[in-house]
Amino acid sequence: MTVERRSSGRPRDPRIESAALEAARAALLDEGWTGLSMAGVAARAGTTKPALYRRWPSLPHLVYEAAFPDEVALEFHLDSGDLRTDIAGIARGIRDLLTSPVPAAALPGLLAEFSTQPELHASLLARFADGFAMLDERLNRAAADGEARKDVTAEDLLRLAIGATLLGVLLGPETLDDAWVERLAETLWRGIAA
Amino acid sequence: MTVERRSSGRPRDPRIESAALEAARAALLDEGWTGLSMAGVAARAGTTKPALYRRWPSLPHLVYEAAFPDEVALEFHLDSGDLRTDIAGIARGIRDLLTSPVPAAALPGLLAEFSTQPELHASLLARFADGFAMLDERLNRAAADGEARKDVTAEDLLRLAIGATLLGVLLGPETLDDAWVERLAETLWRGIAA
DNA sequence: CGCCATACGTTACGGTTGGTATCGGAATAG
DNA sequence: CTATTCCGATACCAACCGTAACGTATGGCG
Repeated sequence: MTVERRSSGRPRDPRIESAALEAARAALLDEGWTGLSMAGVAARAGTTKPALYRRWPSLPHLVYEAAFPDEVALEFHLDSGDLRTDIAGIARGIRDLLTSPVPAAALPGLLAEFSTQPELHASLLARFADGFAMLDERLNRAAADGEARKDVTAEDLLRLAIGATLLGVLLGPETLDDAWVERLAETLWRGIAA
Repeated sequence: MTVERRSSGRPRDPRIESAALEAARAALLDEGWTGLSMAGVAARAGTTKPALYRRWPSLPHLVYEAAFPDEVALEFHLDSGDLRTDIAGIARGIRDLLTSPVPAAALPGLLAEFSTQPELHASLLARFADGFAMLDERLNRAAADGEARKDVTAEDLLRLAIGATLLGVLLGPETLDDAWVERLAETLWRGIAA
């Protein structure tokens, strides 16, 4: 997401980047998406708009990187040996990721940007790529063991889990408690079982 | 959504309301959510901003009513006698509603507004209320007949179907073809079966 | 018929934002 | 020492939102 780095010249102050991301997270938490502005984030970070525009092409890009930094990946634990348990783990991981305060605050606005900024959209999808591949492999194993239908794809299953969770985040995250996760996992597991 | 109507004084020109809604739909289609503006819609409708602000409190309210007019309700056909068929009908109805061009263009932006405009959010939910009640009754019947688990709620099932469809709309409506609807229905049906 | 309330179009305003430009000065590579 | 790029500061433009005037039109009600 960061703009390409030139070789010569005065190097960028690395503290500005982290300060801006942290400022964006803080602003997101106590002003919400609508209260965000480039000038506001810059002031919070102790710098100025031009410095931010040198690093991110627009406010949504900055917010995206602040809310979904590279380190935040969706880590599945698909080694319990029990398909039902693994699916519950997936559902819980998605719920935990999407309902944590900063992503939950950023998501509604970011989703609106995705329709006009394909790069952001692609970037977030890539964040799920690892989990996607792991789940795909897990489903193949389950199909081979006769635990799951052969025509169930990781894409379809993930879309169900992510979509249901996303809708919950948009309409009221308080309903996404552990009992909901368990009900979701139960339905998904039964839904894909052979 | 329309502002309360006074009794005396010059009556509102009813043509402005319909012209504005139609203009909003047209603007939505060929400029997208980000290209919308109150002045643009007013110009397209052959009127002016103050006339629009007399009718809707903000642009999102106008767009919401344009994209999801009162007449557009989610009609389920839950009388096929076969639970599997009924669920497929639900999935198809949701897909058809959310992927039609105007709602698909309006949804990303509207979703972002929902987080700060609870009334819009509540209004859209009410649009699903009828279908929700019908499905609830249908699930009770299925549970009584031993076709469905007793602990499956209409809310959970609808959230899965709507969420998966919504995610598809946000990420690329072209994947939501009839085959996808069938796969979704199959998984949901198996997921809730007793 | 006349009054009053409200609508209408037109125009303009204040405030906010996004994003760019310009400037002198500072830091680094070669 | 020079070229290059960054820095903060400030200014700037265009667009937009929402509101406020105006003078005028149009209806209900007494």
